[in-house]
Amino acid sequence: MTAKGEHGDRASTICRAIRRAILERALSPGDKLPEDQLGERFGVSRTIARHALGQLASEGLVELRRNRIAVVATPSFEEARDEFDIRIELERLVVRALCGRLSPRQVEELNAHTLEEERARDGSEVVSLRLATEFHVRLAEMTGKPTLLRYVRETAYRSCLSLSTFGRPHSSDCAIAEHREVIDALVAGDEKRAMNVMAGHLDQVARRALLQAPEPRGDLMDILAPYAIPNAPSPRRTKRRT
Amino acid sequence: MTAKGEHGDRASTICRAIRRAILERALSPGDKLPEDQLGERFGVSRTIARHALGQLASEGLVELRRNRIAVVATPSFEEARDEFDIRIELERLVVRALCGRLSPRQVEELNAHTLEEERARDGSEVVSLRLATEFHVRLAEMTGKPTLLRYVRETAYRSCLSLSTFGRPHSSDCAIAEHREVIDALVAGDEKRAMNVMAGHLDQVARRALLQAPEPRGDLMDILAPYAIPNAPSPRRTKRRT
DNA sequence: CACACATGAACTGCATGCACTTTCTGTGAC
DNA sequence: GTCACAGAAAGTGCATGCAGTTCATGTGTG
Repeated sequence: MTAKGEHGDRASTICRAIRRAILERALSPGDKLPEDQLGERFGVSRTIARHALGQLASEGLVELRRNRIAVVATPSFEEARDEFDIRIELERLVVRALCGRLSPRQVEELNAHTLEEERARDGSEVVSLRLATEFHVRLAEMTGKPTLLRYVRETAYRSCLSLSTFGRPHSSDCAIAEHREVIDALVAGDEKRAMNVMAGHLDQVARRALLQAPEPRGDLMDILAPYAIPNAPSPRRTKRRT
Repeated sequence: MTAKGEHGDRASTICRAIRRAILERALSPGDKLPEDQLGERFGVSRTIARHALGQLASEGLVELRRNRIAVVATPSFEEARDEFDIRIELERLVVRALCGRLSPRQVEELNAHTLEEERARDGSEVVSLRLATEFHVRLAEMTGKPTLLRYVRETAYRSCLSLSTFGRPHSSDCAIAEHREVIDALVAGDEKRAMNVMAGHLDQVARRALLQAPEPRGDLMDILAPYAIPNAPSPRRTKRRT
């Protein structure tokens, strides 16, 4: 069981922190992650920070280029779309594995989760997005299948990253209802329906976010035009550290 | 300025070597991979070897336990079965992406590959297995989708590992025919057929290898019985290093 | 003869240091 | 004022050393 193997591993602590920061959009694509500052912040040496960055890179959340500062990954539109295709198939496997096999305790936990999502609906959008993502990861955990969990987790987190770039505001209303529907189908043991509901849900999420290619982006100069006005606000917040 | 040739990360050189060794069964599940010996063998420090092992661990090919020597992963039977389920869906995505979109050059390359498989049919089984696996990886590469490639590669390699443990002798005859059939369907642009052929092929591979749970393994003593005969050959080759 | 135990070898976990590369900044030429 | 460029500052790539853990071998005891 991979889940509880609390290695006390300090590298994975850093990984978790960064993953969560990405999930909550505290970190955005392109943000720099210098290994020494990272190490300093977490009270470990660069060696550990470096290891963590390597791990995150292998998950596709961070980009490593030789001799350059690591940055949060910037998925392209095509990658985002492909990611969702993969994710849909993976999560169909998840519900197939879980269908009719959830313990009462697990059902209870999932219901509690949707309640929390409900509660967060009017709160910060960031929390909604995190909870929505965690719902999918929790499901994958329940399968007890390590590889499936790993892939679902990775694609889910990366989807989140893509949404940072391409997503319009996340409308959580229907998402919560869809989560409930998934639970219903799972409890009912209706495999076909569960798989369809899940696939439909993810397709909806993708559509809401990635309906079409990012603005054609005709000419760089046109994009910059509005910013040419003297007192306009700065186009992008300045890059932060760590 | 350093020689440009060595841009190729030295860690990934080690990774490739180990992956290939696994593919060719030079390394079997459970084999030890001490980082210092690894480093020595490849002319690098433990730091690099360690990094490589971390990478391989994240791919599921190596198991890392704290304070213990890294070992080649030992997938359980259930994991192997689950792995194939995932792999089937992933490779369905691969053929869907490629269907009717292969360039003549790519078709040429795939045909050449099956020819090579044909040629290797009577040779070492190890080579057949490697070629068969590489066929699937080549297909995934042709999609140009990085995540899909990564997951297909990982599951393919791990399948190979599972086969080391559970597989009966690999009968490559039908596998080659099935590969050809996949190419045919892709060229014909028949998406449904291509996906079905690929899924069927992988299902066959899984069935041939994992038809049922590993021998019930009734009693350890029974298993050892044949080896109790004085002059019998050693039950398992002794563990090597590196 | 079997078995518990102690002792040293082997190995990992991690920090640190040095060499090299990239990035930033300030200075001088035009 | 602008551009080019040199030098400093910041950062990465990697090896190595030390401390702590695990593993293996041999020794003594019942």
